[in-house]
Amino acid sequence: MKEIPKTYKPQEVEDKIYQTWEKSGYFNPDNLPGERSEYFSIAMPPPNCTGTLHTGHAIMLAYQDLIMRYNRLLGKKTLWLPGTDHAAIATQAKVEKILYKEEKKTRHDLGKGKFLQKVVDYAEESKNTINNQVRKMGSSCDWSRERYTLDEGLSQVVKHAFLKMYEAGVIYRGDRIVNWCPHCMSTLSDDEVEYQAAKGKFYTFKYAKDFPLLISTTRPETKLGDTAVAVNPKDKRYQKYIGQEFTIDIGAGQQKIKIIGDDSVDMNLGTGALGVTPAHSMIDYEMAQKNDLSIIKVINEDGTMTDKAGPDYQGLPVLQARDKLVKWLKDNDLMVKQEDIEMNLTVCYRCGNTVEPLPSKQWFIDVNKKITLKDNKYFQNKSIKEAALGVIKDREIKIIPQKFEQDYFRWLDNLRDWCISRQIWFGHQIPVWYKKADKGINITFIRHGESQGNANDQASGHQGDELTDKGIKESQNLKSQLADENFDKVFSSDLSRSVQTAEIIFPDKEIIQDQRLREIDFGDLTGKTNEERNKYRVSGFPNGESYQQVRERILSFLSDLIDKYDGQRIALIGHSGTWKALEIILNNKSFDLEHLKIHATREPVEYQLKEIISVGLSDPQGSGWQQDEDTLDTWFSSGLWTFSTLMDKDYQKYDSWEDWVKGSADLEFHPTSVMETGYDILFFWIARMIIQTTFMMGEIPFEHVYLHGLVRDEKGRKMSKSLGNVVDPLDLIDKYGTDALRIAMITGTSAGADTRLYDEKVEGFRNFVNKLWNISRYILTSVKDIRRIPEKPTPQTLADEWILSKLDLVTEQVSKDLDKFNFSPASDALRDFTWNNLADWYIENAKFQMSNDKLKTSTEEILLYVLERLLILWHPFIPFVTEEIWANFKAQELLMVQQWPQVKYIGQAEKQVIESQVLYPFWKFEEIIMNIRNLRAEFKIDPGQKVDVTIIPAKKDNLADIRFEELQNNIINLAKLDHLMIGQTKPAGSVSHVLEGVGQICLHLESLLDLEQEKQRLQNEIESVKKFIATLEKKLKNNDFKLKAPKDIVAKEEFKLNDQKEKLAKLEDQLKGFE
RNA sequence: GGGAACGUAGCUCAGAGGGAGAGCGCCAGACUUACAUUCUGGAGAUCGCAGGUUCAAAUCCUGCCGUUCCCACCA
Repeated sequence: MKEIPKTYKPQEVEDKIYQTWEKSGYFNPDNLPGERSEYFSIAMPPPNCTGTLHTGHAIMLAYQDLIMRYNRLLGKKTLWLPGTDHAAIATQAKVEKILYKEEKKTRHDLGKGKFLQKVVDYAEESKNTINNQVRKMGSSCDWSRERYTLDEGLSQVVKHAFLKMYEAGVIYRGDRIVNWCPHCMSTLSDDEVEYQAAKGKFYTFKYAKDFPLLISTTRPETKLGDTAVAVNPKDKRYQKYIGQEFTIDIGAGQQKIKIIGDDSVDMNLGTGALGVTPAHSMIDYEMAQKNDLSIIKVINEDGTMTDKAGPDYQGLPVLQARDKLVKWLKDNDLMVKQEDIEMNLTVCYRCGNTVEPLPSKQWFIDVNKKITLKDNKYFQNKSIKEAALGVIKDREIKIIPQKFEQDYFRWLDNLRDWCISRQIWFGHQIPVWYKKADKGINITFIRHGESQGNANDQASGHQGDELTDKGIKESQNLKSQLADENFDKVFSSDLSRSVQTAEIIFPDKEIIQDQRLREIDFGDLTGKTNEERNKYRVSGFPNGESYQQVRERILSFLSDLIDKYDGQRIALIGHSGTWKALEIILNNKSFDLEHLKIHATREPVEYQLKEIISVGLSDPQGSGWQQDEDTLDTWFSSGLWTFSTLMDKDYQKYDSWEDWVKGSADLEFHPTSVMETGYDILFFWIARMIIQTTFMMGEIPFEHVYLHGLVRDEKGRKMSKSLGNVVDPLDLIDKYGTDALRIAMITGTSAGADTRLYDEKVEGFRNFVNKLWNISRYILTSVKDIRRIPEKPTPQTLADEWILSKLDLVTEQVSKDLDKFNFSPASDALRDFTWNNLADWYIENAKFQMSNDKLKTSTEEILLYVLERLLILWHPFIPFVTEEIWANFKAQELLMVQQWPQVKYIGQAEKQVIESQVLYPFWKFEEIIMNIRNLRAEFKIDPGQKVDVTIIPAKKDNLADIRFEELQNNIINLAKLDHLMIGQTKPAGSVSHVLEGVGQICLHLESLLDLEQEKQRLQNEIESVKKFIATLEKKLKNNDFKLKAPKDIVAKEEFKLNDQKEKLAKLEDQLKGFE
């Protein structure tokens, strides 16, 4: 027999067990044994590659591994896909910090190339550290599928996503007010801005002596960029000024201030007049849009004042500029008052520095534009907002706990266009290329005259198709219309109807034919009517072209134009398709059906070509292209995480996004089953995944979202370095073992509720783990043949039946709880069973049964059976210790791929039978023993001393169901008795307890030490019983109660009353005995 | 300013209409042959406060007090 140590030492076995698991290959769903038809998957929220594992990671890993292991045991094909996130800003900032600390250099000192290399090295190192720590937690994730947001395949998905959204017109480039962090030197999305309470000064002043209104501000320096004062149109004080314009000079030179009326102005706040600074406030910007105000940018990206702020201020940091202007206002008698106020500072969530709103040209995701996508049920004339709302409203995705749904809805309600470009170096470079025409090219596009095809509503595409008479006439008209225009060059599509038109309009010019200007190739739809073609317009024509392809060739054509004909005037004769592509390239139209189904007019259209933009998967053809320097918001790539990680790594094999999706076998695991993460990234991440996945895949990213709370310290505070209360999960693992840490984080908390973590809590669970270990130690060392595990054990005693019933019940409950994501109740129930039922009662009892030859074998079998099941039930919570015990038990197979016990369906009737024939009798048995122990303690009977006990049953045969013979023997063992007997009267010289529903337990005493104490106790008990009887009687005398309460409740109360009366009689008898 | 959650034993939390629960801590006792990371017994609660609904309220409703969180935002 194997030697099993007295104490479980997690430190000595955990790494070894993890290696065994990893080597087994079972983390990979493809290697799992047995038939597994049901898929189950979780995409692990990728930890940032910035350093090490913290408690936030530990808790998510604990939950997810629990969910994964449970579902694996249930026989599902389980994939848990691990990975890391490049965390653009966070990582870059960290490396910049290190760089400055170690070498006193900035990233600019190093240059982009060298700096990025450093970041990549750092990220690589962190990744390894993190991955090993993820292993430490026992995570059963499939390392063979590990991904990284910056790896090649994922970067390719990012490009596809950008392209697809761009083509749908969802991604656009715009000049707007953005949140700018002067420290990170980058834009931030609205969600990356935080508010911090701070003390500030509230200044009230006039722009000039003769200015009629007072205004107030906390940021005087921005007033250098004011272009208006807004008042509420209902405000009687100021109505008369609305529409007037003033010129002031507070240092920025001549500054025009218009008085405007706006309903959003609060009459009661400050002076009721608001200085409008369109360039440095989101709200003011919106006001400026409405009122057509000019926008003056007075603050620079580096946090200093611009030249527009005037020579006195240019170059000053904002705070200095503020002081200077305040002084100037005072000196000039314009300052009216200065108050101290509590205000909110807008700060960067990464670095904590003040965020400056300022105007900038950036890339945005339009959240309100209604779009239609092929094969996508979420986007049928729906905006991103609407689609993201729908999946939660329709409960297609269920958020647990549900209360977060309303947070989500509110977030969507307030959602503005999402700024996705970042001015940092580390990340996915925006897949956009620009090519500039220095002088600019003037292009006049002319659509060919009506052709036979046009006349018949038949698409000719690349086929020959002659002009009709009408078409010829149209062209002749154009000839005279354009007679005075001077074109340097004339280009035409090489298709006959276009060449024909060109030759009519420009008979004297050289017509340069270029097939890139052709109509779209309709492929199989050639010759079909417009109506038939329409449904293919967005997706592309079978065996023909898509508009994306047309755009590519036109773009290539335009690129050549820039190279060769910059500064010239060009006429361009082509087709409706040519025009559509030109509109897309030069007028920011998107590929939606609305645009694509419009035909070009036969009127000339003029374009100014200054810059062309190419959005795509790779560098565009031709020279002179420059890729956008900016990178994408890190959440843009993590929003793709659930499916980008499942895409076939060999992406070069596929020509299109659709093919790639079709060819990626692992997408069987998508939508993922559960997304488990902290509620703090509901908006950052969960919402983004929903947006991007519905858009790209036409699928939800996950079916359930389980949000756990944040880990806090024992006082409920957030962990932070400055407070010095950061708990390192790895320290706790070293001290108490991974299992103890895992269960400590899961037990005693519910979804969405914060968890407190501290040593004592983990220690308690370490003790429990050791308890389980010793339960197994006892069973495995005292059972003769541990291989003899019965399919179905045969109970011989009440205790046997009791423990098996309890096991069934706890199995049922744990399964139900886990199915409903109720983790804590599940572990509570299991712990209760393990310690309070199995260890404290059954095993103690089994020791006796084992010494009885008749019961030995069956008891052993039951012990083995219970242990086997118990290990499986516990495994998802505490995988290491259970696997280690399993190895002592059944060395040849791994616990992690066993089968979860079937829940034996117990019907209501059967449950009642078990309740009355097994659980209730055993409860009486427990009560008797506990009362004997209590009496012994009360009368200070030496633990070693044996005594006689007489039980007077409450009713005749009351002890029959607890099988008195068994009880008698067991009690001797459990309570140190000489003899247990049933009697009718209380023996002389005994003390007793009256147990409701059971009887009177009388302990024979040689001599009673403290008579007074016992009398007092009896009196107290009599008092409380009387009180209880009084309330019961009151209740039962109440007619309303008898009338309105359910019958079984009334019967129960009546039964209680009788019971209590009996008890009272016995207690009073007893008291008399003492007097 | 808007919204949400939570106030139950000294601490951390269960319970969600029918006689107040667990773990830790505390007190007393015990080396009992799986485990002192253990075992046995005990003390400890006006279920935040005030109303209401109900035969019956810790549990449902209203108000108040307190704590925490989220969102908007202060011109």
